[in-house]
Amino acid sequence: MSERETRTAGASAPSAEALQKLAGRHQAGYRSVGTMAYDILRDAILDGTLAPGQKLRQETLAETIGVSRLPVRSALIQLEADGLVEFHARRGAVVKALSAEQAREVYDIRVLLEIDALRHSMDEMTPERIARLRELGRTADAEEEGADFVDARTQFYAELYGAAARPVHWEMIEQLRLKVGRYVLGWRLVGGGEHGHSHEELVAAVEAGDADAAAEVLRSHLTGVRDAVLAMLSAEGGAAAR
Amino acid sequence: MSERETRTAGASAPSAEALQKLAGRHQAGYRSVGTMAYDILRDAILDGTLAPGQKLRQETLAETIGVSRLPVRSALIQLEADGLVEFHARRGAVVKALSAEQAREVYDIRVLLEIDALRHSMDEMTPERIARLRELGRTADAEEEGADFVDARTQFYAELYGAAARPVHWEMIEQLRLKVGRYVLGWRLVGGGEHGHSHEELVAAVEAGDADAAAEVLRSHLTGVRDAVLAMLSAEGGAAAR
DNA sequence: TTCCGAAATCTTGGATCCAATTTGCGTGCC
DNA sequence: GGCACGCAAATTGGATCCAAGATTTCGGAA
Repeated sequence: MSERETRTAGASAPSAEALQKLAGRHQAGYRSVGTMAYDILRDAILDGTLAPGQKLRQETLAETIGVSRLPVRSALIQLEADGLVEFHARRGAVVKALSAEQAREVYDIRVLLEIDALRHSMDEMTPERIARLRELGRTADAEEEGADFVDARTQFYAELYGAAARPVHWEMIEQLRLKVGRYVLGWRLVGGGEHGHSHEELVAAVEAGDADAAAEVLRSHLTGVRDAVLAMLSAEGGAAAR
Repeated sequence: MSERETRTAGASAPSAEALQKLAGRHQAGYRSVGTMAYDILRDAILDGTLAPGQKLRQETLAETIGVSRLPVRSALIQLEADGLVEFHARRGAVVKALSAEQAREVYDIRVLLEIDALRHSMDEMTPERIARLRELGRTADAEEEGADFVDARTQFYAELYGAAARPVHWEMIEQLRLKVGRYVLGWRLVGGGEHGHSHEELVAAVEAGDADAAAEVLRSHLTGVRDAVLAMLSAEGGAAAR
């Protein structure tokens, strides 16, 4: 039952098992099946289960995660808006790849936006928020696996940038982080994590009220990650950048 | 046929005629009905046909623009991703309003992003692009009505910022412009257009190669529009900002 | 043997149909 | 007379069904 399927299922079969495992983690009580499908597919793209260039057949995805094609279509539309998948007219959807140039753009803009967000946020900093930041940074460093790793760090930066006070600004930052999330994950698996201490370093600068120092820590962290991502994308060659 | 309908159709009837007119302009050959519905509804929100706070009943919209409910749902999902509408679980969708604080955020970020885009673009400026900019600026100034007015200006800025060379950067800028597009339109209708000359002023600075001057023109233009939008939002009070 | 064309199959996109949930109204009780 | 509970109607969300288009394969001809 598995020797002939290789040809039939083409590029979509290899991820079936892993995708089902992801679907299992999301089986909890969702209000709508569409949002569940969105979360499953988004996580699948972020952790590499659905690789860039992968062709996304609606029916295959639908029966893999156990729903109809309709919520899958809803999810794909949302993912297209996020820039994670790409629709080719009547020819279906594929997981969008980020070129090296686009990744560089993302990090250039992130430096701009995140430093600005940090400065705004530091104007409204409180001891309570500092304490909360330390706590979130610790749990973020503790998390190791795919999607949870991203979630924990997201919470840290949401607090750091004052997401609640500047929702639009934070929304933009999140979109950019989403675009490069999978490459950071891939890089982390390959290159190891010597960046773990930047959380504490950042919090220390914020606590000291030194905006320039905090901005510099942030900038060097982002450019460091950027260079690592770019190196990985160059190493993989045109395959992922197609 | 119009005296009793006011109560029956509630908040959605007043826009029916105008919406149908918009639908007529988009009746051209679309590949998918979903994208057509998206364009129609997006334009309707941008030009105020669908006002902020407006409740969007899927069936009403569907029969007004002459399609089924399914492509309307697709369009609404996309519009939610754009931040133009808001889904309330099982209770339907409404046109999202922008608070004054959020509008301020949008313009703050736009200053950051657009000045940076302009500087990058000026590094790759050519006489051909200058000429094209002049042409686009002229046609943009000529356009007066709703959606076309936005389109023409979008083309101008796409060329100014080198959208082709920096697609991610441009995508971010477009998202932000989309969020405030309707308020600019509203402000323009109210306040008149003393901002028309900024196109030529901008092109002149770009042609001279003076990045700082061009950035300053852009910044003052954006902050000027921002203040006008904020004034309008404050004047309307909590109605639009709810 | 290779290239072009046509037909068949597969896949996306749309419409109608059905179920589930929410909201509004009416009635009954306190 | 007011509030609460329950029922009914309407609207959203999901599934199955149908049509349109694209791709691939097979066959024929050069």
